[in-house]
Amino acid sequence: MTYIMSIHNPMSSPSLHQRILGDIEGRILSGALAPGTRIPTEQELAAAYGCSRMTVSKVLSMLANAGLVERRRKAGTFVRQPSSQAAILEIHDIKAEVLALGQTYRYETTRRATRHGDADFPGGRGGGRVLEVTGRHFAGRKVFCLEARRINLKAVPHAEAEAFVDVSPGRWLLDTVPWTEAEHRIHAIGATAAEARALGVDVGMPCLVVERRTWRGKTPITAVRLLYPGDAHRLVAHFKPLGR
Amino acid sequence: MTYIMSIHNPMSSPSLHQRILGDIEGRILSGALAPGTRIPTEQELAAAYGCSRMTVSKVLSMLANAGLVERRRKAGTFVRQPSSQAAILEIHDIKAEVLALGQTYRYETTRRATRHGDADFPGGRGGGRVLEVTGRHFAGRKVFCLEARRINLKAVPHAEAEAFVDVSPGRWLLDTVPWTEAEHRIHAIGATAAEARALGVDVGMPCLVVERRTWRGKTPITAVRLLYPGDAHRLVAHFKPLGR
DNA sequence: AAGTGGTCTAGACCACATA
DNA sequence: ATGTGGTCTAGACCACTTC
Repeated sequence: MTYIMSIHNPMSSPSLHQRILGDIEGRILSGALAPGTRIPTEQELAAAYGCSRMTVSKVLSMLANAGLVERRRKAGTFVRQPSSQAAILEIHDIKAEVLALGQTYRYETTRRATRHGDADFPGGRGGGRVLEVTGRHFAGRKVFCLEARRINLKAVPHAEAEAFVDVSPGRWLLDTVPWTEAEHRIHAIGATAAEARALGVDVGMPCLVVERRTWRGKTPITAVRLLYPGDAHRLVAHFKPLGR
Repeated sequence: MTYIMSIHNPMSSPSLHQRILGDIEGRILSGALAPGTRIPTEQELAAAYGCSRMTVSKVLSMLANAGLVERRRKAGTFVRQPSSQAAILEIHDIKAEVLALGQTYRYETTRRATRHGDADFPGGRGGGRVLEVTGRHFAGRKVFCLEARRINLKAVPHAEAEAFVDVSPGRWLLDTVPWTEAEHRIHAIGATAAEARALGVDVGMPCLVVERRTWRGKTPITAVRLLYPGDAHRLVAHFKPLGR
């Protein structure tokens, strides 16, 4: 594995450790650094990037704090399994969640269309074209959750070439597009007739609605609405606010 | 305002910046440093704590990252308003939430008892005594949410002296006891007969259940179950995973 | 025993926002 | 113009853990 030394250009506004952070983060999120892979030591990275050890140490600490890597003395720094990438990501990968329950996982797309963005999301008014995908996630024979997603084609143009027949757009985006910001809105509703039919439950069944929007910088990437039958699902989030 | 210089004792296991972090964090959470207060400059803090500027800089960065303080060049570092203390705290202070909706807030305790801890929480098996408090949060004349809380009296002994008549135990704990870790479990249920009666809604109404446990280090502090009528409430959480 | 991360220092220069 | 945070360095010592 080679590490391209980044040329120190004082004119480039992002700070040195931010550029290094973005570099390594990109390698992890893109899969170039697979889970379990050992990352070079701080000394090696400092030499590769031509900076001091403290700078790469800061970067690796941030990555560890975000849950992307795990650090062990004497052993080294390792890319973590995506299942526990971060507190937020715990509720991101539905496939991993279903498999963790010991059930078989399947995804199917039920609708796929492109249209022009509305005043809402992504992109605000006058936003470009938007890909809309709805689908169902199965755990065994039961529907685990319904997904309705909009993807900003301006930010992710190559999404248009994806059919999403058996890979969910959520998984595909996670693997493809790094994001820097996310917002969750969570509430409870009773299933409408159509939702109940799609989920295979009774009308009025209490359901959990998770609406998530993600950005890369200030660019909206995607918005998704996930509908879970309430009795079959619990969201779990673990927080260590100050990164201790 | 005086800043006690902490004596550098190499035997104390927590690192220097962790002790400084805990110190300043405690002053903020306890209210000794009120929102809006300006914190001394990095140079002054370094001199006060007898350490290098980098060390206090790291601490202040962590506090800023957690949303407890705001830093502005040339102006200084200021304690932030608690309303936006952190992504997690957004869903912590129910009173602020209700007031933000422009409604009047009221809390009433409906039950208060002490008993011995069970095998669950806090403290695991053989845990000490536990204070149980249930109550209702009102927004105007409507019930905003039901609260059922257990407090580990071993960790927070002075909770026993609190009557919690018009201050909610959640608010009281936030003001009194710093926590370092929290876990949320969120799901949807239909209101039972008793819950529907207490909330003033129909039986079976979809409701959001938020169960939160908090720790200080490895010591369990409190566990709470909040029940919101689903149509009246949305949890919102905003994330910037890498603290950029 | 040795290698790794964890921490800390005493400086330095810079960007930026305010006074 | 000046004071503040933001960043970076080139070292150093230590703790931990696995080799």
